[in-house]
Amino acid sequence: MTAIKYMQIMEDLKEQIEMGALAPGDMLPSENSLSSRYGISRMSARKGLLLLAEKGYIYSAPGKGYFVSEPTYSKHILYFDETEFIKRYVDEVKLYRVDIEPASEEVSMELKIPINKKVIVVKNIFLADDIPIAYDIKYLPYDKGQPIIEEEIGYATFPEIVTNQFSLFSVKKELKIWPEISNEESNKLLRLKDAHPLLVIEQKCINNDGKPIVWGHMHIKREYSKLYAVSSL
Amino acid sequence: MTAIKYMQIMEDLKEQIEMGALAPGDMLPSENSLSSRYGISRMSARKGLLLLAEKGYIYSAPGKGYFVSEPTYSKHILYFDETEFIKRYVDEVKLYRVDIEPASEEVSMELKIPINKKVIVVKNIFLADDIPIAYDIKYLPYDKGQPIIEEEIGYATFPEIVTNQFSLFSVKKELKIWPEISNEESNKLLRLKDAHPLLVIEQKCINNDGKPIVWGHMHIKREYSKLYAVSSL
DNA sequence: TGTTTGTACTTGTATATACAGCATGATAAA
DNA sequence: TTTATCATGCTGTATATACAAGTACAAACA
Repeated sequence: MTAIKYMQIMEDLKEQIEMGALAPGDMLPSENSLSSRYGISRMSARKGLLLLAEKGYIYSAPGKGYFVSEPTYSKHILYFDETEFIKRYVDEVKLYRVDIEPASEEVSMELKIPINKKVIVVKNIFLADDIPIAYDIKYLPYDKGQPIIEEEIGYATFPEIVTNQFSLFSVKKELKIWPEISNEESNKLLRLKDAHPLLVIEQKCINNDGKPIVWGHMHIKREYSKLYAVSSL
Repeated sequence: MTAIKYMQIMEDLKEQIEMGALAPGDMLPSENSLSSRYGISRMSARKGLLLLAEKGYIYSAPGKGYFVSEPTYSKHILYFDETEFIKRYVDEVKLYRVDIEPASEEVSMELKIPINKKVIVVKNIFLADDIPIAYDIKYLPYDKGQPIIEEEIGYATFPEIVTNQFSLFSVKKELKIWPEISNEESNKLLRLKDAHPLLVIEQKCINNDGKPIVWGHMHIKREYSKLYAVSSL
């Protein structure tokens, strides 16, 4: 019942696709045919089709027409952000250690810097009601750019670290996620006695030119580590 | 160096945003001003702006103008799909059990059906080199629609189950993810002796009208459960 | 037979115009 | 002073037109 004409086109076609009247691979009516059928201009019909294409329902092939997409089902939108995590659960972020160390093989690979090159290592512990619920370790290259004050780094989240030097718009972030059982180190940092399930979230921020800016991983107690994601087509 | 004019607009503005010349909250030049400055029509300038808005860099406020977005940093695209998981690791999917049971409190809540109403319970074990690497449990309401043959259900992934009754386009999927330590049941199903880290991925498929179609969870051994996600702005 | 050409259809780009609707600040009226 | 009105600039929608470029197929040619 939308008064807006291209929305009408969009919804009509979407309904046909959802109902199965138009199956994946099927060709849709052309812009011109929709235009004359609905008594609207070609551009309005086109906009309706383009909207549907944006949403992933259909795709266009120049010179051929519009076709119903093959639905994927594998793409989801995952919401995870240190800032959000902190706002939700954490009362206090405690700076545990700041060190300058030579890069290990793993760190040098992740940050794409020579082995043994100096890196800043920051360890934070996240507390809720004075009880540790997570900790994280961040590695930053220590050479380029301005010298960094320890205190600033200590409490900084990934976005904050990055915005010191770059525009957030030019930065990508990659996540890796896996389960783990607490080991000696994590038992100590999280004040655990027995084996406890942890979720590890590895984060890497990469600049426009492909250079890693920060790399690190966060170890979160099971009770605070449920992630949510929804399909995005 | 694009010959296409609205692409030129888009890239020029995008560069200014990435460089920081235009900061979050700043107003962009209006459609008309871009139009006259570049010597192009308003519609072409507009299309450049709309492209940038689609990507999330800017947003428009009717009657006011276009503004640079506040970069979130919390949205990521996560790729997970049973089908992909199976193709990657699994040699054989073994149907472990199919039962018809009254819905427990949890199941009735998740599937939004009355408690004790009959549900189909399907348990599968995923094998690689004859070694179990994961198992999953699926719950389906048992009343509506056509009767389902056990063998079909047994090997069906979530998308397959859903497409039997619905169009994939009309279905949403929600994921929840958390770590766990193997318990008695999982030790038995996965042939483990000691405590082992598992990743649990809960999946729920929901129809257009909000009715859950399938609900279940997959328990994956640590070695096969690394998830990847990338920021999507 | 095999190749080329032409034609008709498709989407993609670009422009010009018009009006509706929102936001804001200046102006006029109460 | 306070309130109402208006003008202006903004985005949103809709239309008409034009040409470029890709695709498919039939007709004409060698």
